[in-house]
Amino acid sequence: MSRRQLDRNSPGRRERRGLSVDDTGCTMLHIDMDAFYASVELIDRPELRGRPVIVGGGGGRSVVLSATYEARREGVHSAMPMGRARRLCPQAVVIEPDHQRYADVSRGVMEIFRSITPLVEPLSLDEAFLDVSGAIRRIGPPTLIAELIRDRVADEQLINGSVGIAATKFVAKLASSQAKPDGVLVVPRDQTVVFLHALPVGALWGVGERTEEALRRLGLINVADIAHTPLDTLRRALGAATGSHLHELAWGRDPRPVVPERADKSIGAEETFRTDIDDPQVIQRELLRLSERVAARLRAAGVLGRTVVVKIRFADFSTITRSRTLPEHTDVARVVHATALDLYARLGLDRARLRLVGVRLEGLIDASAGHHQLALDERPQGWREAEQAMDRAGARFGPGAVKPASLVTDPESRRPA
DNA sequence: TCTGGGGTCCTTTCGCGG
DNA sequence: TCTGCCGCGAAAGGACCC
Repeated sequence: MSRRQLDRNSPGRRERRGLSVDDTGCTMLHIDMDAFYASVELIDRPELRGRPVIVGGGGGRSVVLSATYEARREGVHSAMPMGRARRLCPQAVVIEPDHQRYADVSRGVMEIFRSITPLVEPLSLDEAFLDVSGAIRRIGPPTLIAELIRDRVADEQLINGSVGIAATKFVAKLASSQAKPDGVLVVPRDQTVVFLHALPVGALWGVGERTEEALRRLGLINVADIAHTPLDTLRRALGAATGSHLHELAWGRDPRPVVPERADKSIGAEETFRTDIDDPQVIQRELLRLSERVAARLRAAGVLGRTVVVKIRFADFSTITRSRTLPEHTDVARVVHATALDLYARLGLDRARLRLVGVRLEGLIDASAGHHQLALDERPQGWREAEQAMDRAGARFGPGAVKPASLVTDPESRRPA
């Protein structure tokens, strides 16, 4: 289908939104794919177009990852428990997520962005900031660049995206959310404050449920209210950093530049059990599986981590973490697992019912900067090589081809010790 | 209604060294 | 030598985002 059939490009559209189209100095673009996961699924299943489609796990404790606008009309939105979504929209088609596929489409979309400017900062698979100041002379004004990008994404990747254009990052992001679906919105420089002040406080990036409630208690409903509240009051109520930050944003001040290629700060894995678990052996085995997964991802990314964090969520959803910083950075699952096991053991949980466990590594550094010296104990190095061999086997024969004996569950292949 | 999994950032508390 | 203060890193929790 050609995107020309859509009237999104009619010149009247932007005027209908009550803003002129003076995009001078508006070099920040925020581009956001519409209902991304669901849209990708519709590429392969065009017969579902026009129907409510929900992407999410079918199982008991999953949530909605993405929903088409037909499903959203019934009240479905992302992060909603699947059970509730099905009740709200029983006629919806539910599709299991295929993250590999979304990552592939995302790569294609990001490549289009990078053909416009190297200043691309991806925020997730489906959205990115672009600083197009260097592309204007070559291509044209920001509005034209936005339309060009939208056309190319639609033609080459077969999905729609919306674009916000503004002088700063966070206003561009707000603009793109208002442009949805399949639209463009320019917030001219000299209308930034007017645009912002009309919005509810919850529209601001970083204001979630809790902060919104705290602001409401102060009687602050709109961004204009924040702007006209003394800085000290905000800082007392919300903390110094958040208070100052919001006050700046409320006046449209946001000097943050587009930063391409920022390095990861942590890598982790976690899993919610299908039903709550109180068997320590099951939990220890899960910690092993998660440690393997995290360590493999560290090695794949070429980084080492130093602080091991274990996360525990109890049946009542309360959550705790315990962490330990190791003497040396590592990417060895044995080391991660041993640390995780000890952190878990020290909790002395005594068959408490757990809903989730997780393992995360923080304090990441580049692997080439890492193992400069061998530890006194040579074993981790030996394990490291063994695990690298497992990585290679996994690459040849598929993930999970080789794993620790305690994770082999098929009785046919399990051997007595 | 009953809450995933991947993250980032901020705040508070505490121990330590000087 | 004791105390207060400061800075710092680690640990823990929590809010938030997609």
